[in-house]
Amino acid sequence: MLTDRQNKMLKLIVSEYIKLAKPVSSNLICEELDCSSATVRSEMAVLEEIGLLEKTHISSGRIPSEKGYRYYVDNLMELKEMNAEDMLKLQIIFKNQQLEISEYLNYSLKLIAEMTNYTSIVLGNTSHENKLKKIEVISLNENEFLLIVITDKGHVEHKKREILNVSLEEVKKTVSLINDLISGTPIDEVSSKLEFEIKPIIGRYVKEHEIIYNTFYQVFKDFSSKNINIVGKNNILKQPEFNNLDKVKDIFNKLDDVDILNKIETDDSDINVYIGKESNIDDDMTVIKTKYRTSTDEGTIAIIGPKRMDYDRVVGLLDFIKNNLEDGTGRR
Amino acid sequence: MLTDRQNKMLKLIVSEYIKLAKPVSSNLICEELDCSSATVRSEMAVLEEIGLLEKTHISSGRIPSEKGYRYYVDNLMELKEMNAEDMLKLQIIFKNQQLEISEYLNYSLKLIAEMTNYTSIVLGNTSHENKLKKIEVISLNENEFLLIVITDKGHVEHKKREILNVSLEEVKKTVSLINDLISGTPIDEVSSKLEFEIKPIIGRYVKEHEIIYNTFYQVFKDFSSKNINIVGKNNILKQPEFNNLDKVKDIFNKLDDVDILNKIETDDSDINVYIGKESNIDDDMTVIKTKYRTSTDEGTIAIIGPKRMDYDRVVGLLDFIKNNLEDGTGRR
DNA sequence: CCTAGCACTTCTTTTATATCAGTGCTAAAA
DNA sequence: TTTTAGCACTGATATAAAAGAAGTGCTAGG
Repeated sequence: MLTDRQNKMLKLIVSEYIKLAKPVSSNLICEELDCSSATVRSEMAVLEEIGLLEKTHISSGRIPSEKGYRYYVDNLMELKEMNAEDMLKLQIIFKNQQLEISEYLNYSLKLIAEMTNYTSIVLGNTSHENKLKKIEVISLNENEFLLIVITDKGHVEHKKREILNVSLEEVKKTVSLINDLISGTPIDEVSSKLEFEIKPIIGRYVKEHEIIYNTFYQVFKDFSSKNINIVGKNNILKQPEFNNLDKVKDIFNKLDDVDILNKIETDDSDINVYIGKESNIDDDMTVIKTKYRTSTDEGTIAIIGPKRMDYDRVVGLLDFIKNNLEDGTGRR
Repeated sequence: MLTDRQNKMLKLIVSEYIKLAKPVSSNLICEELDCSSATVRSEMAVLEEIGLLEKTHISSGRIPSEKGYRYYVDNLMELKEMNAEDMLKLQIIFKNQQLEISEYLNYSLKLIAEMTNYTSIVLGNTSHENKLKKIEVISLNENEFLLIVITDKGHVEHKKREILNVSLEEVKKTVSLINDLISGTPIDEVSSKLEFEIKPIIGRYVKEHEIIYNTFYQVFKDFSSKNINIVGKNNILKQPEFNNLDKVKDIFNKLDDVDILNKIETDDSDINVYIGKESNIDDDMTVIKTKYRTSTDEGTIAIIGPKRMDYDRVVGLLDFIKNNLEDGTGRR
């Protein structure tokens, strides 16, 4: 248990370090704490002993340790009112009543990336969580068809396919067979159901069944397994802790790695803060994320920035978006 | 007019520099040229005089100047047979008969980025080049509709919209009005035609015309004006000439700037090489690009890399893709 | 016209030196 | 017991000097 002064001090050090990105010296904060720098130093030594502060070298000022950030986030951070400017800008997006959820998400997270200079990520549904609701087909011209796949969670994807020597009638027949027989199947199992349940049947009913089967097989095989959208990657280059090319290289590669990003997905619908090592991306980065859930859709949104991140602000922003999405305030 | 030996020498210097990324010394190439390093040095001095070579400092080896690269590309480069491995990998993509053009493009340019460690770009159509062919509407549930916009060049886009208190019938009526009256209109003019030609009419025929009009207006207002796809941006970090954070920052920002990328678009259907300053991106970068044109689609594909780029190989790769797309070899 | 040889230049790396910011500790003051 | 002033000490940073490496230009002779 920390004393009042220790709490106040840790809070000061975290916020100063967030602001200036330089180790915080005893001199810098002794005024605020109303005591001499020597007193601050001995108190700092105590906090370092506990493991909440660190030094970059023996005679440097202090920076928060991972545990220190954790303590700050869990105990010291106060969720102040979102700043008016941030609020205003975001509201412009949510005031628009005509967008679909993915658009609200993408616009607002893009805006956040710009405002904060961090990086934001929207993770859509995984294909095994989406079930086939129905397929539609639209004829574009003699040989080209537009196949539209709609899932139960409202995810829609379209693919144009060329099918030679096959009439629209036959394609439509196949489509309605699929809709009747395998709607409700998780997307990533559709391919195999096509093979074992549909193929034998259309073999009897449809003339050019081989061609049609192949086309549909392909469409579902390629169904984008995950909808990942990253905005503001370049902002990483703005942070002083990443002025090192090797580090940047590593982080950029991780942000391109779908598998690593998928791990970001969270079960929890609270706003979660993963600091440093916990982030699984880089020891100097923090990931703040939350799950949103609407009647038709769910997914994860995340903000990635340096460990030295403006925690209060980001948590506030994510919270705002999550709430606006979920109760549709301003949308209806 | 250069002598044979000068040509041979310039070619050697360019290819050595491309390989090693270090200024080429007289010693390194005197064996190949079958003369002493002193002879090479005096010949180098001549080529420098002409402006084809440069030094990085007074006692350094030589590197090609921009003019030197230009001369190399225009006169010395020989389009050797594409290497077997590259060819094989690309053919796997084009052998697949089921894809649509954008998929062939994206897959093959992604592959090229991986193989070469450069960055590739696909520029789709601009909205003023696309004309509205037709709209389709699919009902998802009571209040949600899927609006599908199809252009004459085969570009397709879908948007989900929520429209309250309006029946599918009314939406369909509006859709068929739009299809009858303004198909053929360039996409970026549709919004205004909607306002002046459609709005007055549906005002009479359709009950909730205000809501429907707003929805369609929004859909076309947001119609993605340009389809830009960049792959392999991180490869820039691998090139030794870009081991400088400020430079990387600048380049990454430019690659995010839609306006600058749009300038990459070319009129010419040949393969064009833009070296250094000509690239408009960075003095140390080269852009190699070409336009492809099929019966239904056209656009520009480009590879971006260091000035010290493997010109022969990239030109070969782009040529292969362009040809495969255009005559549909392997696709039918 | 070509080439061996050598002085010369610049870059790179290493070593040394000075300055600065900020700590830890001690002993005295509160 | 807690706080504070004072000071020696440490590591980071910047600048300078010195040594070594790479490669050129030039000259004189083949």
